[in-house]
This record gives sequence, structure tokens and C-alpha cells, in this order.
Amino acid sequence: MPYTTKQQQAVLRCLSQRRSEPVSALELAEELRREGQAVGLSTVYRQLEKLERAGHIHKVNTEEGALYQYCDRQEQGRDCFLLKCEGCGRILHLDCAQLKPFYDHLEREHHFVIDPRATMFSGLCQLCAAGRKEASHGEQ
Amino acid sequence: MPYTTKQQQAVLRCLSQRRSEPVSALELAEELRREGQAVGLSTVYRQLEKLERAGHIHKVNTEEGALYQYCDRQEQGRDCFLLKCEGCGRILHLDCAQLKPFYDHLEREHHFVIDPRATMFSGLCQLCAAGRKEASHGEQ
DNA sequence: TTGCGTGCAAAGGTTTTGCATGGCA
DNA sequence: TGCCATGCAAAACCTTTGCACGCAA
Repeated sequence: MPYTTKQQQAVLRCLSQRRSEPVSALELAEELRREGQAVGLSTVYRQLEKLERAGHIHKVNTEEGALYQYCDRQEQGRDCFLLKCEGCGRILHLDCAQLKPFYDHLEREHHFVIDPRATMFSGLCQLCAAGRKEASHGEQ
Repeated sequence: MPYTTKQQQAVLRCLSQRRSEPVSALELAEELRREGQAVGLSTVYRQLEKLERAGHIHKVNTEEGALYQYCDRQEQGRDCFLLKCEGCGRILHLDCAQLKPFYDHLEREHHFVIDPRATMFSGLCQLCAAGRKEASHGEQ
């Protein structure tokens, strides 16, 4: 990284402190303002785009707009993937060798190359799964 | 389905004709207008929400807003999953028994219950993967 | 001085909402 | 008649863009 502004550093620092928690651009700008490091919203968006292209963060499109999450370089192996709980919104990183045979199969049989960084498994974590058992009854 | 309006039927019919092709709400409204079955945009949105909750269609959040895709009831088994090509945006349904050991492992070890209907694998299909090889060089 | 990053304000696009209207039970 | 879906227009929202300014090389 040849030249970094203090805004750029602030955005990345704030994101990395949050670790596995996905944040929206607006939340990020507000947090930075609270810290006395105010950064304009458009600058936040511009930095997020850069950081994503550089592979430092994940961008996840959700119902409520895009969320951004710090992405640890070490966790970017082929067997690392993202797990998103539809209940609480949290995104987990997991490393699992069990996926490899499946990916290989896809590539061999269907010529489809998986991008682990962009692949999101959705489901329910233990707590949220338990909570929904009761709530979900007749809909529509 | 106790009572369906002709708008509701039109939206579902249009979506089912497109099959594996994801469509935006606006495109849907335009297509219906072209067919002489004009449906207001807000009605299209309201119907899409209903259809999604009833499990008839998938909603996929993308860069350019939400896309909707018809979802065949028969394909909703545990081993069915969605494959999204980041290149052309197409979504494929695949059925693959190779996933089962992985899901079982997740459930046993991490207490995470996968929702196949909401799980989207991202990657590149053969054609798009080939096309990107050339384009992607030094960025940032 | 030159160039790039910044911040504000405005524009752009998508999705939702309010409200009057109309059709089906 | 009563209720719910509809359609239009307006609002709300997120994200991008234009442009003048300022900081660093």
C-alpha cells in the first residue's frame, strides 16, 4: 500500500475491531464520528469499495442494503467459507475440509468453480433454530 | 390458495415461464405490461413478497437490487442447493448427495442447521471463469 | 504546482407507504 | 355492504456522482 490517508486507515481499523460483525456503511460512519474521527459518508463508501477489491473485507448484500465485514487474510484458504445465521445476522468464518470433495465434484462434473470468499451458507445457529420452532406455524 | 387475483396469477405465471432466470421487479412489471396484463409496480412488489414467503420463489439480493426466481417445489430436497454465477447472474439448481456429509458435520460439530433454500453458492461457470482470466490483472 | 482524496449536496435508483378506488365475496 | 387488493403518487432509503477544496508529494 503505497499511500494511505487517515480516513482509509480509520475505516479499516474500525472494521477490523469489529471482526466477525458485519456493519453497514452508515453505521461505520457514525461509529467513526463518535470516536472523533469523522469521515464523510461518501468517503466511507469509496474506501469500502477499495478495501473490498483489495480483498481486505467482504461485502454482503442483504435485505437492508450492503454490509461489510473484516476478512482475515489467513482465513482465505479454499476450505474456508462463510456461514450466515438468518436469525441473528451474524456471519461466521469456518474452515472445514469436508467441503473439498464437494467442490471438486462440482468442478469436475459441472465445470463450476466455487469462489469461497463469495459463497455464503445460510442457516440457523443453535439458539435461533430453537427460537423459531415455536414461532413458525401457519403462514399465508 | 384460497383466493387469488389475476395480478397474483400473472406474476407467478410470468416468473414460472422464465424458470431459472432471475428477474427484477421492474422487469417483471414491464414484461406484464408488454403482454397486455399491466400490473402496478407496487402490486408486483407486494405479490413477490407473498410468493416468497409461501416458498414459490427465491429472492436474491444483488448489487443492483433484488432479483426473483421461480422455485420448483420438487427440487426442494435437503441435497438441493443454489449455485449462482457471479459472471452472468444465472442461478442454477443442483442436486448433489456429496453435500450431505458436510451438512451433517456442521450440524454435529457446530450446531448449525443449514437452510438449503436460503443457501447460495457463488462462483463462476465455465464460460465466465474463462472470460475473467484475461481481464483480471493488477488491481489496487 | 499538480494530482488525488475528501466532503457536501444533489442526483439516481430501488423499494415502501398512504390513500382513494374498485372488485369479489 | 364490507373487506381486501390495487394503482398512483409521494416518501423513504441507500448508494453514487459532480464539484470545489485541501493536503501531500
